[in-house]
Amino acid sequence: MKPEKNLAAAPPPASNFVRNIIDEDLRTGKWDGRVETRFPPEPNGYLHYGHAKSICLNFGLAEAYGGVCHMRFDDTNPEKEEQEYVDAILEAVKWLGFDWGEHLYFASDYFDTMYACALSLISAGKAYVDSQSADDMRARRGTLTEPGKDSPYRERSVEENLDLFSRMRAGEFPEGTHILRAKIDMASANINMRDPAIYRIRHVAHHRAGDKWPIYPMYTFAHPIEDAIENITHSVCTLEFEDQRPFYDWLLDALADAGHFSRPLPQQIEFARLNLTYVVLSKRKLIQLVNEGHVAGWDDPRLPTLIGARRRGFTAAGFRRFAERIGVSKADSWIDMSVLEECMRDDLNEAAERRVAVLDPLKLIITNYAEGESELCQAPNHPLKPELGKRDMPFSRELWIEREDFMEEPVKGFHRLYPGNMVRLRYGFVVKCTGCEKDAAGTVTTVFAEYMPDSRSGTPGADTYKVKGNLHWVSVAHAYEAEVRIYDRLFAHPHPGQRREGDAPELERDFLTDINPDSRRSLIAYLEPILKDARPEEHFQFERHGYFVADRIDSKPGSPAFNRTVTLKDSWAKASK
RNA sequence: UGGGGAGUCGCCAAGUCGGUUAAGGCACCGGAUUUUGAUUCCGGCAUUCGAGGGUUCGAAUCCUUCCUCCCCAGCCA
Repeated sequence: MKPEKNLAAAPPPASNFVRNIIDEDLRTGKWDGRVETRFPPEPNGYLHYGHAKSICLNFGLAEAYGGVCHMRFDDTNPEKEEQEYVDAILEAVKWLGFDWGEHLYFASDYFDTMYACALSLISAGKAYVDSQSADDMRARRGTLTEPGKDSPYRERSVEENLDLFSRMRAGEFPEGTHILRAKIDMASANINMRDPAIYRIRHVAHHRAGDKWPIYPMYTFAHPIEDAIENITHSVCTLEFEDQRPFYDWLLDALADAGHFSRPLPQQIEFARLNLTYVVLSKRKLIQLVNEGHVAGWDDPRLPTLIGARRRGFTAAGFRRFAERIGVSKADSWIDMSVLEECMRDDLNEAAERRVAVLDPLKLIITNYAEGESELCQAPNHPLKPELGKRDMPFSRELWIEREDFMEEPVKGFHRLYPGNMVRLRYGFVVKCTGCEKDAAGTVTTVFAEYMPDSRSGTPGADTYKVKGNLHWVSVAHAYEAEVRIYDRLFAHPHPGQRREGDAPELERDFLTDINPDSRRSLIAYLEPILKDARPEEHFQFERHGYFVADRIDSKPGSPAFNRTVTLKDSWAKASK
């Protein structure tokens, strides 16, 4: 076994506090060995990198413990939700490689049960109909440091509450006139326990339930019930819901007392959401980027949406690797974008076949090679996987090479092409540079070289020439000319919009001012002929450049366009800076 | 200033019912291999766990005081 054939092995799953909780539950037999999680997005937008972390966590946990993960839409707010998003979300989760099997659920399918739960809460004296205005409610809620005051409607009788609530349900009241509230403690130090609203009047049709309901449950009320209905064992959510947990437990406890659910009850566990440098993940900002045209749409390869990532050429395996690499904890942390990029390289290094592309062309003429002649050179499709075979690349007198691979006056350490130097044209011949030609402005227009006919790659004695430089090339006469989009980070600053040291006190930075003006470049490049046959979404490594993908939207049969997913690491660029 | 969380190497993150040298990954720095200045391989990389006190034979782990950061006052989720 040759060491250079080693492929990067996926590390074993890291220990984390959620797994510890599950392990403990398994040990005590709390759930009889059952592990059931769920991924519960609201269908009101596109999934982004942050969701990928949550998806990998929830589905990954189920996978690891032989359990199941439910795909559930938290569609309790009819004003913001649409079928279009449901479809896009399902597609994205599937793309990430997860399977919910039969377990596709919608909170809206539980509206009847939720209504029944509300009724029994009222009957138990644990909920009441409040008829204050929203403003009055707010005024009586108190503040972070002062307790709230009871609503004047708080002591309504069970009968009156039942009557009012059923009339709310019947659609008798306009929006905002009444609301159902849990009856807990207006003086609680936890504001979420100050009689939270649980059902509001909304005369709006629901994307799935139609106009069946004039009242809709609040997330706070609905979510624990959804978990209980589905027998979720571990309800994993983000940190901002931590203060909500006492209510989660209060509600389910009350409902278990009323006979709706049996114990043990689902447990809410909170983890820190993903923060990534050089992007924004807030829904509001993403919408702004799309609506104001700073990007081309929700699937713009620069946007941190999953649909954008896919178009960029990021892979599902890369995201899963990323989720594993960053771990799970309760500490707010910032992951550097380079970690995600590195995960994509790790995956693509193994997954992508190699091809050759000249992105910034400079003509190289092999002066001792016959005009009009050409021959085929063989290049391996994957250095780590010889079983993937080789392909032919035509070699001829006139070639395109990369402009940065030639220097008339080389800097120290440069071992590419310069007058007098010998390099190998990868998979082809060794050539010796004999000079160059420049235009009036002093720009190099053509480089000249002589080739060593006995140095052809793969032939006996070819490696008697010892060279340090190894350049890629494409035959001018045979090149496939295509559009290649060079994508870079959307923002030029690790924390878009964040104040920097030295900022004037009154300065407020707009995250848009940190947009990288050079995040997208489109060029016409010279690619090796076989690239003409690339299928949409096929990934390649363009040798010495990086990973690229045939665009899934703009590629036409026989004329694919390519997107740069991520560059290769380049220690020369780093050293020569 | 109320409540809820969090602070372990440049970035993540194990470890937290006290017990020899504080996991691992990424980054970084060396060196080897290499027809990608890529990959791969080998080696290095926290006397120290936000700070100060204390308990103890022994503390990142217990007690205590303090500091910093995040979240909460939607009829959003």
